Amino acid sequence: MIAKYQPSHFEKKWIEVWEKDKVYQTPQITNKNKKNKIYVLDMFPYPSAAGLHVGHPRGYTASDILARYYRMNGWAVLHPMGWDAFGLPAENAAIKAKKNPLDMVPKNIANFRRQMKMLGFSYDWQREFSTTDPEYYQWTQWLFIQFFKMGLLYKKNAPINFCPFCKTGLAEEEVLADGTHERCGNKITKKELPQWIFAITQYADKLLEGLKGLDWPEGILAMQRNWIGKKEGININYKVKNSNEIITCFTTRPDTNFGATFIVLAPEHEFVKKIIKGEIKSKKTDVEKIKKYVEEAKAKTEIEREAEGRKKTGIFTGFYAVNNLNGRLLPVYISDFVLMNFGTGAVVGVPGHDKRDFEFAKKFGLEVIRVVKGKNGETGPIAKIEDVYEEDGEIINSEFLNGSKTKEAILKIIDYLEKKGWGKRAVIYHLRDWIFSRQRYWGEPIPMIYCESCAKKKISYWDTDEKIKNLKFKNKNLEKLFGWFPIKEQELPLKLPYIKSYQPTETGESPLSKVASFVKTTCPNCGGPAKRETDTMPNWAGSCWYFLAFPWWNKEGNFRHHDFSTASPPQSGGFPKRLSQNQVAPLIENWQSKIKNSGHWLPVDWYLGGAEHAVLHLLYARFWIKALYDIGLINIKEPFLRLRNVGMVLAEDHRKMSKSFGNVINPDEVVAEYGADALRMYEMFIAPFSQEISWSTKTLQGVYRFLKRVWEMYYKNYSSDKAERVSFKPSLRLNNKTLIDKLNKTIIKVGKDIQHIKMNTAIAAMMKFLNEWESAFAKASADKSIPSLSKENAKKFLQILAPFAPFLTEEIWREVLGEKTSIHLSSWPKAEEVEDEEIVIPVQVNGKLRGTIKVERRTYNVKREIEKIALENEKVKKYLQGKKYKMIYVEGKIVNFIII
RNA sequence: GCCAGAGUGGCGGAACUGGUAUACGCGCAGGACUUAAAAUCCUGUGGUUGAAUAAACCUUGUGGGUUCGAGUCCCACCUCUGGCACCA
Repeated sequence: MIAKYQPSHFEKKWIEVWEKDKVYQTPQITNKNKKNKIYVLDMFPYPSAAGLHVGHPRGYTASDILARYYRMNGWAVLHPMGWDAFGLPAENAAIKAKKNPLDMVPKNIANFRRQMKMLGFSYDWQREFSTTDPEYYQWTQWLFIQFFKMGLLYKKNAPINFCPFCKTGLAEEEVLADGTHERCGNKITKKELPQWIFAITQYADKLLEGLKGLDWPEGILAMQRNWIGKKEGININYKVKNSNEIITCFTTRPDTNFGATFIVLAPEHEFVKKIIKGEIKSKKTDVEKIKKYVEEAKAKTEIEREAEGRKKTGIFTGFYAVNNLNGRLLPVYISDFVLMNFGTGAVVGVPGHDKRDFEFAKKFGLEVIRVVKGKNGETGPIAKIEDVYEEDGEIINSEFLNGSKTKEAILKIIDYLEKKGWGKRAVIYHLRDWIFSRQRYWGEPIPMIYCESCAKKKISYWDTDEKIKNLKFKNKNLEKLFGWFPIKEQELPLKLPYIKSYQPTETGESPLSKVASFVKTTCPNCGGPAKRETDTMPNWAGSCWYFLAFPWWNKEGNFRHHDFSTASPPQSGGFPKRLSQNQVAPLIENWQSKIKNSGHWLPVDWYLGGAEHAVLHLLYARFWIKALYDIGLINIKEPFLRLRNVGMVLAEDHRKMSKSFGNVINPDEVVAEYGADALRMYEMFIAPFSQEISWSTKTLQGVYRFLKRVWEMYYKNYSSDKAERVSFKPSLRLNNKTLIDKLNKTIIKVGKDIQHIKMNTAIAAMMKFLNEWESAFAKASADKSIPSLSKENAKKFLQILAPFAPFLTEEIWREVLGEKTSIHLSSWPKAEEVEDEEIVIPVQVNGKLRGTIKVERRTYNVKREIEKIALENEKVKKYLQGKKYKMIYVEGKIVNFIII
């Protein structure tokens, strides 16, 4: 009988053969054939101790099918894999396991790599790296230095989450929604620490503009747009009575400004600070009460502020500001609903046309004025919150604006205010600058040195570097950077020292600050004693540019810009001794030659991964690329041309897979039972790629049955072993024409579907074809008629299945069909779209289907002929008998008789 | 509240620029093989009425509209999922 389909008998064998024969090696390409390149990239994983989740292979299989499809179609394909291994989860897992992440991470990576090979992914493993490899992160650090030099980084105090009970700094992810620490359950607080901050807001406009040319899911584009949140409006200045102060408020609705009745400041506002310091005062000011209110507001976490149900609290400053438009005096309040880091930290209250302002006005007994007609033309007073009208409308009670519609009135008043010098057009963004420091061990050390003596002399880096003449961006925070210098590039990589105690510290500072041998250094400028920065980079850093490295990366060497073996072994601090300047080529030249030699792979053509990275990772990576473009280190403006999101894989019970629920599916076990091909195809078949799915073992079994039937079909038809083959008379070994037509259609359909990542329908089409092939075969065996397919045609079906099921198809290709080279190096079969000679056209009467007719190709376009054939249909005849009708015919599509 | 996505058989889902709704898979029912079970194969399978493989009607979250014709386009609404949220 036929040999049984047992994937475990041959899958391992092919993994080894493919590796030995370098089947998936990236081809060399030159500038000449770069048009035929395709760069297929997965969002690289975070290698956790648990190993691959069954969700991972869903995205990786789709990208693998794409890569294999393009390879078979003659494209030069780059399809690499690496590891995003710095960051919090590894550090926390290591703390829990009482191990150093430096020891743990390589083990996790080894397991991930083994599982990926097991699943037959066609990565070029020659290009593998981890963001934690010093050979890689020396570049991450070098790029940081370039960004510093161009003025994109500054240092500023910013609050971090801190758990007073555990005495440790926390990341956002470790704080639960109720403001407690996920591990100990205590309330967290904020702690101010100096942090490196990326001026990403300088790129807000470019990041917004760049979205226009991208082939990304509409939803992700919208989320990025909203995240950047560009708003155009005006900053209006209000003079404060009995003082020399001016308060500036940003607004997008200056058309309602005649209805302004108060002003509210954020507790952190400069004006408030002056009051507390006693620099300004009025008779009505109660400094003690204000102090108390501000302190309470600051003590509250954002989460607590929300928990209070948004009840408006606030306090009067004792001051009034003047609205230049009508001379009205606006009492100035302080309230915590106004945020210092949005707009100007001051809001002008228009309670008639803003619900939040209305609530505040009611609470403090402030006047409410209507300046826009309501939806139904209401002009009366606004007494209830339901009356507050926030939409556009016709302006009233506003002197020269009366009668104008909102849009027109906005332009009018902005021009007016600017002309009078009372305001200035302004654009603000929701996007904030990016806090880049982490007070954690497991990240790239930030390659900066602080020299107190240079700082005292007010020397900044830019005073010391002759080459930096034309700074593209004026660094507004220069005074904060006196005494800060990047390390000399011969010192790169600045290695993360191997230390025993790497847990977060009681002070909230980085654990590296406790390592004296790391901290102590000399100033690159004056040579005196200096201190290293001890913060590390966030886990985003490594993923911001990894796709630039794959094109040039080669595990076997030729990567390092200098030979570390010539340097002294790591000192206790774990970083190499300085090399003298003439030992090493400058990194900039090294970088430029790498980009020159491999840059034609860029940008990434296909980028596949989860939608959870909709904003952060994708925005940060785009930002780095735009900045690198601006300083000439790269010649692309966007990193990822096409983005597609893979849906989550839930457990069979529709919950997330979790050890505590006991519903985790382990890919190793699935492969052991059903084989890698079945797992791959199952994950592609179950639903559209971007959709969330729940695991279904039944569906997996259905796919397994399909693969088994493929296996048997080839043995029955083409096995060299006569006992396994069903024999036909030689005279009958002809092709079945209708079956070949169907095969050709299937080839075309599968090719198209792959390019649109519609793997589920591609598989359905192949299943359908197998059904047809089987019944043709069964019929032929029974009545000795024309058997199914010639070997040549049968090969084609195997080839289109190959990207989906690489193991099974290779086994049949070589062992049954006797081919000498891998099916994965063969060319995608050619198929021409054949038009059927006969076509079935549905016939409707009054829009209801009453029958179908068969029409020959040559009569498609003869309406009269169609009508004749349609009327021969018994059922159609019945409905039309003795009736007057009008006929609609859409060529080759449908006939519709309308009874008049 | 705002932004985005989605509602189709018993279930996962299919349907090109509006043109035979329910492809493919699962499940279920009946049958074959078997001492029996599993596996495998064959047949059937949206709903209602019906003896029917006769016929008719209904059916893509709900209610309207456009059209010869709507799962697909337009308007209003409901539900679910994800993200953001006192954003001036």
